[in-house]
Amino acid sequence: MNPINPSPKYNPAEVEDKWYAYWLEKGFFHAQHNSGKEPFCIVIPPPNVTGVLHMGHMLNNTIQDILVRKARMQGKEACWVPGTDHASIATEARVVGMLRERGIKKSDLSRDEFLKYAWEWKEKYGGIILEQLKKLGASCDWERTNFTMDPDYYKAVIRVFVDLYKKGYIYRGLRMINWDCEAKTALSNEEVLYKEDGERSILYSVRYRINGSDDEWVTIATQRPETILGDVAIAVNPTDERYKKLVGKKVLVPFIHREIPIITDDYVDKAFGTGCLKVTPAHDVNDYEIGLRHLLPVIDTINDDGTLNEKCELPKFVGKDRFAVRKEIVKDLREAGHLIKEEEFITRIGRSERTNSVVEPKLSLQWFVKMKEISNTALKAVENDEIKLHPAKFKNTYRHWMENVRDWCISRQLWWGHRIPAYYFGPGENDFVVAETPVVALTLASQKAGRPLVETDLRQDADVLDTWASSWLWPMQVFDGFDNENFDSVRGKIIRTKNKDLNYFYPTQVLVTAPEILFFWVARMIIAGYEYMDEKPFEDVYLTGIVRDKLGRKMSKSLGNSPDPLDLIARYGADGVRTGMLFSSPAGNDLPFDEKLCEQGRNFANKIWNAFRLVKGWEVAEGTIPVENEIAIQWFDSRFHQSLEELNDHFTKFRLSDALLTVYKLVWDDFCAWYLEIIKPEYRKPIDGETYRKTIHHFENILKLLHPFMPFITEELWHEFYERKEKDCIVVASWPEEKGYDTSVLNHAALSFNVVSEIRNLRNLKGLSPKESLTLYLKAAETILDKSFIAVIQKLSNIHEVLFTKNSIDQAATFLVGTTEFFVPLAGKTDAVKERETILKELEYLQGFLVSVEKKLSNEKFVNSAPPNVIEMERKKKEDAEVKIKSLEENLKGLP
RNA sequence: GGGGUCUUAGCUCAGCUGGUUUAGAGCACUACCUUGACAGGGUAGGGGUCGAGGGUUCGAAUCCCUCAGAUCCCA
Repeated sequence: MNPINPSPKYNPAEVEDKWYAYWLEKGFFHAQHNSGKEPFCIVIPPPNVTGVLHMGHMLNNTIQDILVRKARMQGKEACWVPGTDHASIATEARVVGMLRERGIKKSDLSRDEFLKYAWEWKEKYGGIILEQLKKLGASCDWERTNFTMDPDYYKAVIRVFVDLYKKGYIYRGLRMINWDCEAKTALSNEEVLYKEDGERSILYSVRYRINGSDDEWVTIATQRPETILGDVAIAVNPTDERYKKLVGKKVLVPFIHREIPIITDDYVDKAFGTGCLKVTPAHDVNDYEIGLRHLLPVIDTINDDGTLNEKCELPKFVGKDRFAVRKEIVKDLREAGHLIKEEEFITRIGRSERTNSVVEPKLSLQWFVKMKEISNTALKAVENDEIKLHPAKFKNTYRHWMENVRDWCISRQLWWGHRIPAYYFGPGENDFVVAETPVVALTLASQKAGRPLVETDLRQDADVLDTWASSWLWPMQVFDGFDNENFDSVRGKIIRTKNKDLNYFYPTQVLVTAPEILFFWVARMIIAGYEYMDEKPFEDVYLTGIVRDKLGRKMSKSLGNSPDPLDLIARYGADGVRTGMLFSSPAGNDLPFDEKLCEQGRNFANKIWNAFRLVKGWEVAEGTIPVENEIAIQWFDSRFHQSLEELNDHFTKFRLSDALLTVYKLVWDDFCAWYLEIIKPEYRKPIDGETYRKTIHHFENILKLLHPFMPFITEELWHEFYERKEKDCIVVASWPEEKGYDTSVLNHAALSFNVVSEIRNLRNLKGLSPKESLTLYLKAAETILDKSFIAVIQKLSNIHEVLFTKNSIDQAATFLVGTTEFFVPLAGKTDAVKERETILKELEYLQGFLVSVEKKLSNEKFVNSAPPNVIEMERKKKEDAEVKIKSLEENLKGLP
């Protein structure tokens, strides 16, 4: 062996950082609008600015990197735009937590003071995640890094709010929201958590006296007796015979004797509780809707902090917490004879993700985006495949959501985020203006108020915008789409031709993201894209699965079941982890993560490494090329192009696991197990120059196909074969062109390899050493295989002589490949009993098979109605089976 | 409660508009081999009545219905 041959184990740690730095230094990841090439752009789903890399990011970003690297090699101007999201709720919660640890309460700080802390926090931890992505090999254009609260981005978000307001899409309205009484903030639905098995609660049956009667009662069931002071009606199902005669009568709310009607509503479930529902519009979503239907008043008895207010009409409860009041009022109800029954039951209780306090449904003035009209085009775009979802099954989900889209509540009671540009100048409901700057607001407000106002007369809305109300602009604003020069504020459109980057890169090609944010983010980006660019933001959406642990749980920090990605990279190499994740992640399916996959990835890298060591270790001597090498080179060329075609096809269909598997098999099976074994010179013998050069050429081609998946090892090996020029790197090498392949060579090779397998199998069965040379007979015409393939068979299965025969050979082991019979004479080594067993077993299978085929063919209906090619195929099957059976039977006769 | 998706070998999945063998792959498993690129290797093998039950059809893993289970989204 050549003395320069390095370690039999590939060491990723030694090469990864080196190459990443080199790629950056040469600027390979930077893309420009004037390259003259076809653009290929992906915008990253921006991770939370203060987040750290988890397994979901690993999968998601590996996929993006694979797509970007392949496009770059295909000669496209590949641009992967990175960045981070300010993630208002998550980040604010972390800052609040950090301050709490330092003994500082948010409520003691002014808005500006709090934001100062928040920015400090962001500066300290922001962007860690982007550094981690570099370890993975992510080939992002770092010069284009964006943050959703960068000054320009901030402006864009505000500009869009103002624009949508002007267009009439934004309005202010009452809405039942999820309220966190502890954090005193509204929560989005996804921030409300429910315990999996529900929680224990008590269902109280409370009776209300019918007005005007002495002892006539209606009994309702409730879990929240403290809200009865806000009751405005009792509802029953209209089909409920039990209560028909009571409808229209009035009852009295206990203690406060408010007179409320008994009404009917379909919502009421006859079977639940008593079948009578108390209606409290201020404190329950469904009750609120019933209230709307029946024009009932709303009596809000609970304050922002969860205490009761004076509207409950009972001074003893005012200022007391809702749960304390529940206890007291239950006691009072019991004593007053109103409480009929208490029973435990399991129910779903919503709790705040942040504070774990029970979520209070609360009516509140919020800002909304009207969604129906603005989302029409976005619905159609996916319907008619203008934007393709992968896998397509998500089209149904998307359609259903878009057809039933609800208005989007975009205000959040937080400080970290884009502050809503609404300015109030008076006490009236409409005493406000919406403007991009306080200066403009002042002018507008003065006009609206009809009197000159000064700056101090204006009060800006305290709330910030939902995070998605900034990230939905991502594909446009990462290219500064909303800058002054590009944005036509009269029409409310981006003038794309004024912005070269945007004009060139938009629409982007692929978006890679998780299905759970299909609506929150993907759909809204589509909506915004059509609204401002009159064009989709991306061509294809690849939806990844959720990375789960072995127990099927989502990997999360709180569960502590997620391995540390950087630790995995340290142990298996970035290439190993990348391929490991991809081995088992078909689009749209969850990925049950197992470290064994990374191990498999690492083993693959090692296999490639050792193939390199083998080739690199050969001494080269010019001389004639052996026939088997010649055919092997030819065969591998065909096999390579066949795989390339398959690989490209998988890529266009976004079947990346399959794509990886195609390359994996090409490398492991075809290149290492067959090709290298055929051309491998005898121990310590040199290889001929022609074979050596062609082999390196094949190797280089293989490395190219591997590069998107395994960027580091391929770059390392790329430079091991030759001294290369400064910018001759595989990261920018050209992706191989498809060309035809010789199917006849492929077929002959397949036949030869089958024969080799059969002989190896034979050796296994007979306990013959691979070193023992054998003779092979073919009962076939000599034209069946040409000499070079016979040489291949001889070399790979240690056959010293191949002979053609017209008759069966006695005292020989036999096998079939296709319909051709092969014999290996084994005088004295055959075991007639075993032989018979083997043949009988195969005969049994073939006869069973034949019966099933014959059954089909003898079915008149089948012969009459099946298409001719199908019938022809069945006939062929039958013939083949018969030929095989015949020859097996003959062999059986030949046995002693 | 409404809607979606899924159920194929021990595990993870292919199987596209029904018909190329009596269902494939990777991993795992079993046996054997191995001083000569790689034991993180090689060769071979075992393993599934395609969730259950109906139906359509000459023919169903594939289309339709019912049921069961898993999972996600919306309320």
